Amino acid sequence: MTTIRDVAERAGVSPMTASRALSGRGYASDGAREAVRVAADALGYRPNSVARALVQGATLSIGLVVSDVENPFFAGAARAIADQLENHGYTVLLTNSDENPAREERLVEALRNRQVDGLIVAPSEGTNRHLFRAVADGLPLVQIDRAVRGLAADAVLVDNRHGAEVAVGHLATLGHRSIVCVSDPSALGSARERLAGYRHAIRSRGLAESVAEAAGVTQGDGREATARALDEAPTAIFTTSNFMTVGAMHELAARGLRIGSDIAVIGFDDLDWTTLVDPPLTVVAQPVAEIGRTAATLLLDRLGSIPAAPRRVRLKTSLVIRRSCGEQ
Amino acid sequence: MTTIRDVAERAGVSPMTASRALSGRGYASDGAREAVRVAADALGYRPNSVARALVQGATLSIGLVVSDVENPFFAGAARAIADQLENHGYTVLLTNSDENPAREERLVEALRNRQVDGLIVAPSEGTNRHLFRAVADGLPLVQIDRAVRGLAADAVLVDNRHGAEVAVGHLATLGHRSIVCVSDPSALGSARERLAGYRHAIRSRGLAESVAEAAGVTQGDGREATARALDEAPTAIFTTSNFMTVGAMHELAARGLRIGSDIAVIGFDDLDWTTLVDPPLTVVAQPVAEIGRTAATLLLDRLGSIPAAPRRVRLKTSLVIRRSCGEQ
DNA sequence: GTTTGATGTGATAGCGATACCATGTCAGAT
DNA sequence: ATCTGACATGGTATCGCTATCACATCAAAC
Repeated sequence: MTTIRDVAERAGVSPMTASRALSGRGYASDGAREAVRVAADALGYRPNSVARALVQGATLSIGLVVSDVENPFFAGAARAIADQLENHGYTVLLTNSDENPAREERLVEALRNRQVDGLIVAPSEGTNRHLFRAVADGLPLVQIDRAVRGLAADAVLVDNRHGAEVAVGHLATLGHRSIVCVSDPSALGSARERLAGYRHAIRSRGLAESVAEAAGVTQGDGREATARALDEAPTAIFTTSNFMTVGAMHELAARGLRIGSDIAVIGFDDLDWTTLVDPPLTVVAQPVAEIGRTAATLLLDRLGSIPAAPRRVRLKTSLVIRRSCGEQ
Repeated sequence: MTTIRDVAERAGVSPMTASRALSGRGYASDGAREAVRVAADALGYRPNSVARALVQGATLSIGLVVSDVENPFFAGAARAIADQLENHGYTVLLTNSDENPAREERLVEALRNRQVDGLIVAPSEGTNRHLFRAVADGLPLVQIDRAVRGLAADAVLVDNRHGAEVAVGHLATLGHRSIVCVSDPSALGSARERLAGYRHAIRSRGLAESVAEAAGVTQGDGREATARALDEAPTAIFTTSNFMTVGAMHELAARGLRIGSDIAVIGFDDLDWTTLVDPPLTVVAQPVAEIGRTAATLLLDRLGSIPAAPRRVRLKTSLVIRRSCGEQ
């Protein structure tokens, strides 16, 4: 490996001068600058960030842990985060916890051992010891999508509860009285909030609540839960995530139920395909890119200045009305 | 920060003994092991991988650069790669080049500076100097989805050409004579191959070829290309990627053309929603997880042993026949 | 009783980069 | 002629860890 010593030697200067010439910090004559540049080019010099990190105590890397890269919601947020942080000179290292607390802990520890300057995490359910430790150690940390109870760290969330209420309200306004909720496992914070929104909306209208909670977060689980939900012979279904929505639609199709006429459907998350199905789906859309940008901004604030009180940002969802609830 | 010195001091041993006790390599008495463990626990010791990497010259990290995390194809492959490599003790650092050669170069350089032990890259179009450099420097490198011409590195590809041929063949068998191809920009290797497959299939049957090449890789670009393609009043459309498919379907819907009856559609990539639309889409499916697993395996081979000749693995696509081409 | 080899421990020397300080030159100010 | 401060350079120490070697100890083998 070519080191800065090799470059310095070739350029006829000391390693220190080479270091200054390359980094542009501190004094270096034009001649030295040029000689070092030429030598570095000739040798194909590549600065060893590991050595630099060791002496400077900073890596210019940010660790990002999402709970499912295959979920378009997280993929979109991750992308927005990376875009913004890269503009500020950071490299974002994305990892996937797969909704597995043990794996999340391993990843957080691995990233911390690698001395990332900050962390953005979509926490999965569990004890989250590692997150409390990180905060206690003063590592800048931003949570997205879900916030761990009692953790003094920034968080970017969406108004899940309100989003669900609006969705159910929409259904009620259209005259639906028997509205079931196909929910992700309520262990998940976001699902819990959406469920709470559903419950509140149902009760405040004096309707009967009916919840089918899925065993897991996959579309298979969603389909199975939908099958149970249909026992109630509801006129409308509200699903708490895109995977639940896909599962529900599969089950409805299998039973020959026509969306929009036989049964109304309203789902959480707006994706490419929601306008491709017939009828196009009415959904609660999350501001995916904005979540990412906000998380990045909060982290940059924390990286750049003295610690402040944890901030919690709650972004608005929006009801996108299409035609899956019999709307005209 | 707690260092191994602190741990050693507290345990009443030398740093070397602490290092051996913690790593389990070399001799250490049971007593020393226990004392060090207790001290490390008490202090919340976290080994500094940066320092370790500096002295050992290895980081147990693998850099992964995909061209679009928001594309389910890459998200799926990334997930499979991470799953497999983590089983072997590596941490996978995923980054997103966003189909931008300059950004890809930045990311590869950043990962190399961070001393990753290996690299898996979905190369975007460009000169790819950085990849040639990496290979020249002996860094284990595996390409996925696309292979850079002349680059002596492993690659995991799919039989794009054959997949396209089979798709067009299917359409021809169903009696279609006017089959247009809505293609991603042909600068992309995979799109080029799929296009070649389309052309070959069309010509070998004596049909007229008609290609609408999109200006970019988004669904908006796909829709615009589809609009042009429809000028030919074709009876069938073949699209070269999932985004093109989404774009095409939007345009068809806007024009009130009914898939399966008015016009046949066959797309590349099989996703969740392809069975949700009406009629369900006939598609060329790629073995996403297998691509990831294979790439990981190739990389592990290279990490574990002496350099061998570059290997190129081409995996089979499969035609999933549903009902978007008027099939029964 | 010496040899041998397994076991256990610590001192020292780096890994590659930069922080810090010391030194030196030289133009302009006094 | 001396002083000042900007500019320029290099020596040394150090970041946290582990490779390497030197040195013990002790049981079994001869």
